[in-house]
Amino acid sequence: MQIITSIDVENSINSGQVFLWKKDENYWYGINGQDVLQVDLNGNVKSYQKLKIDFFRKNDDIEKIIKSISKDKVVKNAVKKYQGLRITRQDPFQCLISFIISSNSNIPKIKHCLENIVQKFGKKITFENQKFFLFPEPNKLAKASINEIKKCGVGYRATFIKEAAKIIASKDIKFEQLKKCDYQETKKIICQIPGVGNKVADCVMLFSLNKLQAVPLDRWIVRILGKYYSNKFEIKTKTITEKQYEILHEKIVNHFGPYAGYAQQFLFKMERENHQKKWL
DNA sequence: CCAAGGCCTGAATG
DNA sequence: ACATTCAGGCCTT
Repeated sequence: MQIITSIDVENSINSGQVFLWKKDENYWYGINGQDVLQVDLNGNVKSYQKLKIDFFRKNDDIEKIIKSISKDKVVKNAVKKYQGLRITRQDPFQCLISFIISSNSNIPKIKHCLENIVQKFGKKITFENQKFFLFPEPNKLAKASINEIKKCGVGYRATFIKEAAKIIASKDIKFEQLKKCDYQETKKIICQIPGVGNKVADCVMLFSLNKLQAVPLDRWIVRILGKYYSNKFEIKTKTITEKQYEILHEKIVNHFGPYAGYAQQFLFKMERENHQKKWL
C-alpha cells in the first residue's frame, strides 16, 4: 500500500478535533490558546505568536503509524479514504474546556459556545489583517462568575468550566508535567477535574497531551465497534460503565496497538462522513 | 460495581 | 405550530 505523507488540512480540521476554526479562500485560521494559526492547504502553519508548533504532528512518523494501525479491512479502508487526516496537537487548556463543553452536545453547538466564550473573555487581536479573539487564559475563566459563563450557552457545564479553570490556574494540575506522565497516571489525574470523565479525558490526552493510545469512546465509536467489530469487541449495553470503558479500551489497544488513537480518528471520520454529519 | 435519572440548549424530528 | 427527541457524557443516588 502506498502511504501518502502529506497532510490533508480539510480532513484534519473537519474530524471533530477542533472547533474554533474558519476558512477563507486560501487559508484555514484557528485559535489555539494564546495563539492564532494560519494554515495553507498544504498544512504550512504561520503562527501569530511566531511559535514553532507542530500542530499537525508532522514530526510523527506517519508511515510507521499507518502501518501499525492497519490491522483490519475496516481501518485500512478508512485510512485510504481519508489520507492525510492527522491528530492535532492543541493547546491543552483550550482542549480541556472544549471537550468539557462537548459532553451531551454536538459540533455546531460546541462551536457556538466556544465562540461566545472567546468573544466574552478572550483578548482581541489582529493577525493577517483579520480580527480574532484568543482563548481566555485559565485565570480569566477562574475569576468569571457562573452566570457570565452561562451566558455563553453552556448551561450546567458553567460550573465545571469555572472549577476546571481554577484547577489549572492554581497549577494544582500542570499540563506540561502530564505530558511526561504515562497514559494511566495522566488519566487518573485529569479525571479529577469536574466535568471530565473517561471520554473527555481521552480527548484531552489524545489531542493535546501526546497520548496516542488514548481512544475517546463516544457514542459514535461505540456504534462503530458494534457495527464493524462485533466479533472482536462485544458491547451489550447502550451506555457503557466506567469498568466496561476500561476493559474495552484495553482490548482496542491490544488490537490496534500503541497508536490506537489514530485508528479511532480515521474510523470516526469515516462513519460521520457516511452519515453526512456536519463539521465546522 | 451497576443501573437509572437528571441536566442546559437548540436543531431535528413527529 | 408545538411537543418530543436527541446530541462527542458526567455526576449523583
